[in-house]
Amino acid sequence: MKLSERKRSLMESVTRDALYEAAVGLLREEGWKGFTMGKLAARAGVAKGTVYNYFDGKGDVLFFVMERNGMRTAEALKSLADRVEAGEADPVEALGEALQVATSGMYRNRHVIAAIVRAFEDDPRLLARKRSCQDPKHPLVTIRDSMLRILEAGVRSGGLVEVDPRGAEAVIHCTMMGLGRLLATEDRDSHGIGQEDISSLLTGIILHGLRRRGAEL
Amino acid sequence: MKLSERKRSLMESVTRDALYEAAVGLLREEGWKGFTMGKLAARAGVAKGTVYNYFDGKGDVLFFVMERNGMRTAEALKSLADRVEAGEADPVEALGEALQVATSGMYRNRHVIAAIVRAFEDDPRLLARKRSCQDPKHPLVTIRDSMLRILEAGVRSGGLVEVDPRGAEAVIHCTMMGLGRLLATEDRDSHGIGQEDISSLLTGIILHGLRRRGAEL
Amino acid sequence: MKLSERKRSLMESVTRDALYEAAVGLLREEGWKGFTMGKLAARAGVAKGTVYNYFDGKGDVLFFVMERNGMRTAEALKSLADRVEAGEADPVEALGEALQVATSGMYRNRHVIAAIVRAFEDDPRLLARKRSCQDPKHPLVTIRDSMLRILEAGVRSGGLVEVDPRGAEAVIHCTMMGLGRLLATEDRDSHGIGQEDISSLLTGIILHGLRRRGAEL
Amino acid sequence: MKLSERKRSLMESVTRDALYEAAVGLLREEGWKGFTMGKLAARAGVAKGTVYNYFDGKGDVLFFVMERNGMRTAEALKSLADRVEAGEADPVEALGEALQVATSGMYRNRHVIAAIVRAFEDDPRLLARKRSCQDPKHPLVTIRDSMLRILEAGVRSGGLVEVDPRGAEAVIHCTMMGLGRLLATEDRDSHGIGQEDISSLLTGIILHGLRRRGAEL
DNA sequence: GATGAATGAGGTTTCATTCAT
DNA sequence: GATGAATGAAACCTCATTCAT
Repeated sequence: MKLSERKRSLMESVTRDALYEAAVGLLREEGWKGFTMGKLAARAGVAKGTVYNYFDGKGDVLFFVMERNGMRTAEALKSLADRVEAGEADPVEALGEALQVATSGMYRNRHVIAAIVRAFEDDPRLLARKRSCQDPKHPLVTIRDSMLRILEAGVRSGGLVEVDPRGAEAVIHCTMMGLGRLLATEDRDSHGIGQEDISSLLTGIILHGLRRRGAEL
Repeated sequence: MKLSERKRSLMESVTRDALYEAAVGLLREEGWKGFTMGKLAARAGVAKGTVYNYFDGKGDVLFFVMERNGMRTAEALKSLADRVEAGEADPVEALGEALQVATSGMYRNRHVIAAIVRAFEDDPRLLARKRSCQDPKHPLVTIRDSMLRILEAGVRSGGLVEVDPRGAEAVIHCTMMGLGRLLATEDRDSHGIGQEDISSLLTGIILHGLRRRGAEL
Repeated sequence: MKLSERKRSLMESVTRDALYEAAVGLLREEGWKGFTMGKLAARAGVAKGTVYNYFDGKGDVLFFVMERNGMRTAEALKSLADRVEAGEADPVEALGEALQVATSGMYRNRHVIAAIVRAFEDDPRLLARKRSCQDPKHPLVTIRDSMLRILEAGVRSGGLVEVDPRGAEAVIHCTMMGLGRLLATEDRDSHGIGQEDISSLLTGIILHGLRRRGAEL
Repeated sequence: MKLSERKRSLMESVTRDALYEAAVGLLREEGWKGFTMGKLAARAGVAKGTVYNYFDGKGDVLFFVMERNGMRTAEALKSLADRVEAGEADPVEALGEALQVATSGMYRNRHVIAAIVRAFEDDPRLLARKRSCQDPKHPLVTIRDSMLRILEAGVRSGGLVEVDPRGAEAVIHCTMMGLGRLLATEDRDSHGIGQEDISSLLTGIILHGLRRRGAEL
């Protein structure tokens, strides 16, 4: 029955993909408020009950979306960190690049991210679950871990100021969350400054803030 | 008639205070999800209808809380900006101080702030209202405006890098929002770094990021 | 203390008038749904509690409005009936005139009437009260009574078909209610026929329906 | 799969019927004021949410009730109009019959009709929806249309006075509404005249009012 | 595994009326 | 007599989740 098993597995992945697409589209178009299980099912073309066959509940769906969503950014950052550790890339330059990768990923997925942030705040169980997720392959873990590795290399090499890399990573993480929120709000009233200006300014300021002064010489 | 009027006005302010306290407590303890008009009324010890005699609706309550909440920080920042513009304070030092004031205000009110941020994301009408609120005396306006004035002075004096002050202000604002979210999450899992460490690290990095290098000499 | 009593009575009638005007205006502009005791008080320029000093409740206010509202029509119909009974007017012609008076009164006050009709349907106690109101001076009683007297004269004189005058009166009453509803709905979709066309058609049809055939000769 | 589908469809129609019965009963017993979604659900033996699975909201329920309610009358009137147009029935006699059919339908459903009339006055959106409903198969449309066709035939044949059929139809419609209201009020105080007396008197008067005098010869 | 009707707790808001001042 | 803050019942509607088919 290997064939039928393969068939089933294929069908499942098709449904899962459809649900992913539907979820992302829904979040993008209607935001958190418009994200209901009913709409998700309708948009994915399945019955409501089916969604519950694939996911434990609303929170689980978002967890899954978040996972898939971070993959691209996670891979980019990971390869960056690998190259830095292998001595193939300058830590400071890599940090700048990493910040840009993270920022642009944030911009691409701002709606999804905003919704996910909200989901986590709504449902403490999700947070507990995320916390307990120490799987080193999880995109979110990878992202933060890669950033940390780059920072560590930068501090070691003397390119960055002497700072606790874990602290710096936390700062960057939290800064990125703030940026995500800003981008999701589509708030153009910020004194007339565009979102992309803010993004690049932010990365610039952080990079300068971490770079060792003598390193300029 | 003056006595009775004063009495009535006093009673009103008592109720208003009770509602404020109840709202803050509710946000602190139960977050946005647990903030319902029913609980608010019960906690303040009034009937549901009474809440609607004082506020137009849920959004209005939050608007009020936000206003009261930001007052202390707003005043501190305003006096800082005033002193800078009067030449009584060094802009760079003032910026550092301003960041610390903002950060600690954030820490004090992290729960309220997180909930308010959420409320704004939930209800676009609130955002519209906030945007339309150009009253220069409104705490939120004052805070952002004072920060901007300090930055402008810093750039003018050459103490800060040549950056668009409005952009820098937007970056700081968004960073603070991110910090608020982080603080509200009570997320101590951030690689074992405490919230206060992150706060001070963040202000340090931003300050360094904005400070002109030559200024050190 | 007669003076102070007169003063009081004057003040009371002023307030009562203000309440009447406010009620009519409110009904005209906002209809039944918009007629709340709060708005009534505000519009009349008095406190909510004051309204309750003058009236037992919402229903009572409407009862009063209805009473005042029908006065003009009541007087016109009464004099018509008097003249008919005095032999000064032809019953059939008087009936036609009476129908027109009633119809135009209906048109003038359509909004108020619609709301009152609704109030009566909402609150059975009002109905009971109206029923118990046998005061022959009450406008509503006068209106129906005058119409009855005209019909009786018409049947007696042979100008109208031999019909139970009380039944005919009831039919006219009910027809007028229907017309009132139609006029209040501002429903211009009735096959493109205007409200005034319908009014005159209606009186015409009823008049023909009641007129004795031989009377034409 | 057909069986299960049929079963499901059957269950649906059972629930729908139960909701219809409950709605009619509720309107009959408690009128518009007592018609709440909660009571409807309870009376139909389903949960509140279930009602919302079948209907968009309160207005939709009433729309549905109205539809079902008018079916019998609509069919009777339609066949009457068809026969008139086919030359199988005398228009004047048919008009008399039509008025009786309408009247008795009104009597049967007086409570429901009164409530529906009210609902339409309460919620302008319902009216808009009704107006936009040009579906020639809708009972309400059929009823008015059939009456119009009979009137047109009557005027053409010379059996009725020369009147704009659309105007006459509007008059009849509005008269019937007034009758409906009267019947719903269960107002036996109308000078001691019974409801059925009024009904037959009304049809008589209207018929006479529209009939051409020479036609009697 | 897929389906989708049923569930029902829970949320916001309105407003007629009361009553202490 | 006037005031108006307080009351609280009651209404409508949403939606995550379950479960029988």
